[in-house]
Amino acid sequence: MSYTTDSPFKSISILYRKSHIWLSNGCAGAGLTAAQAVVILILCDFRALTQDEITKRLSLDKSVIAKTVTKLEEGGFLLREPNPRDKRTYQIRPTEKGWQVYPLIKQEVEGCFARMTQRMSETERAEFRRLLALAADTTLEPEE
Amino acid sequence: MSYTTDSPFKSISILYRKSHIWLSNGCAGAGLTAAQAVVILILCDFRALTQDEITKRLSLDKSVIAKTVTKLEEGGFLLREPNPRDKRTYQIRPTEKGWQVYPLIKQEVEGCFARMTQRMSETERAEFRRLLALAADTTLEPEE
DNA sequence: TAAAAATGGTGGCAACTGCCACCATTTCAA
DNA sequence: TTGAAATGGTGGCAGTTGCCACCATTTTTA
Repeated sequence: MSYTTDSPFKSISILYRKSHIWLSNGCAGAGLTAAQAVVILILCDFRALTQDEITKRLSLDKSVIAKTVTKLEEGGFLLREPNPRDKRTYQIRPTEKGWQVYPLIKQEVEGCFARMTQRMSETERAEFRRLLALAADTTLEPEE
Repeated sequence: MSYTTDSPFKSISILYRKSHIWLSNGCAGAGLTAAQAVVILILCDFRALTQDEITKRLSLDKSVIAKTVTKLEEGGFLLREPNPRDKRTYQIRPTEKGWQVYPLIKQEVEGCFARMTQRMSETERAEFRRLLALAADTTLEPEE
């Protein structure tokens, strides 16, 4: 008997948890957890960001980013440079070691989507991507 | 500046986290966390299940379900009846208190989907639901 | 300009989850 | 039928996340 998913809430939970398991396994060899990998990814995409900018781009709580950034600095994947213009903030940049794992992470993240959509047509896959983005953006709207 | 979602991986993370925050807030008044609410939901849907059946229906690790069921039993939301046919298992049923929160949980879970799809047309919403289910089912396929 | 508010960041706590080792029981196979 | 494998469940540990209280700094405002 197959336990087919019946509710969107459950589907989203399953997709989230499975893709994080895949990313964890894919990045374990590089010494990175899934959450750390995502931060490296966004950091390499933008070259340099403050913690607050990372927080907004990933829409995670700022304390979560603080902890992840600390771990990544300890692991030598990024550097915090104090910002002379605003002493409250750091400029955060990937190190050489960070750049080295960037291609792997990009590939793993794209692989997750490919894997969960392998039974979709090209058209369905594009539509799924569009609707996911629309839903996520709607979620981020300020409350009224 | 709006930080629009660009990758499906990120979209799924955001949708998962936001919907769990919504469900947590919606169920806090009933003395339930989001994970507990989902177990009550599936239990009331099927009237009686073993832990293993809950595990399969939610595709969560069995130890996660064990912990949640323990908490729910302590909270008086469900009962474990030892199963005479197989002494390894319990039959788990909602109590009266469990049944009382069922309608609220159902409403909250449906509200999550309505909320994230509020900018979609009816057609898009149906298609999104279908594609989510397809992706989640694909994810659950045995590896080959 | 001084007080108040906003911003960026940190640390603690709790909830959720996955993985693993383990136990008891049941099922399967030699 | 007995030993091995599978099944259902538990407990510990670690990773991810959100919320809150708090601090330092910057910006706003009265």
